[in-house]
Amino acid sequence: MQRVFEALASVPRRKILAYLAHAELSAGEIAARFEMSKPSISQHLSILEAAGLVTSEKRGQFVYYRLVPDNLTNTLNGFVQEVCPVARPLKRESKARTGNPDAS
Amino acid sequence: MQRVFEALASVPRRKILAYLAHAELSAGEIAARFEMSKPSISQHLSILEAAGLVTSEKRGQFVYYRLVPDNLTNTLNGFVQEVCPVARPLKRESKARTGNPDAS
DNA sequence: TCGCTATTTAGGAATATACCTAATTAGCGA
DNA sequence: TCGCTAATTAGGTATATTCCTAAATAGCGA
Repeated sequence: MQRVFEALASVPRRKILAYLAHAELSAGEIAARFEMSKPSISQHLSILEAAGLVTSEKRGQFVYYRLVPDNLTNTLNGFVQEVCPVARPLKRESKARTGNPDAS
Repeated sequence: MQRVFEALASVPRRKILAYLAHAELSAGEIAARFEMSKPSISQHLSILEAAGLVTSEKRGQFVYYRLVPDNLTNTLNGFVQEVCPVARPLKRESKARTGNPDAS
């Protein structure tokens, strides 16, 4: 959990996650989207991987990275549940008389 | 958004948010729950406040802090929607796998 | 007013983070 | 094998973060 929040506390790392949300990409393809050296991107990728937010797979000369969405959503959801339990918003919600069933 | 994620990337600050989830507390009451100097807690509180995650109100000698749950949930939700759009988790809904645990 | 409590501000030291360049490792294909 | 590309590791520097103690600010009540 600590690793996840530390990983997210960086603009380039969140940007990498956003790129990987749309497609699997090689380290080089990721680096090409930033004005930053490849070693720096490699370091960011290793931080994201240590946090369990992405996984990598080597195929030939290339290392492909992709998202692990479960860890991200589970971690953030677990945290939000602790700090802003569902019970509270739900109570407020019942004030509105529109019977809207889907509030997630 | 950057400030929110930076604020969350700290164990003591997340702990403060968890305390404030249950009750409004004065700066001193918060500090009493940590083995850390009051100035350090004060600094953490100012970081949380700058991120819009808590607000403070001075009443007499005391400064009371409370949560601003909307900013927290809106920021995290906005981020999760960008990286893990709802459409994707719903598709693999039947999988139901467990993520890895980590200390907070 | 004075003394006391609550809190923040100021200043400083230790540690961590984020970059960079240079060097290394690994795979591909002639 | 050699030469080339992809990626990471190693080493170093600048900056940011996190903690501390000491000092300042502000309110309360005698």
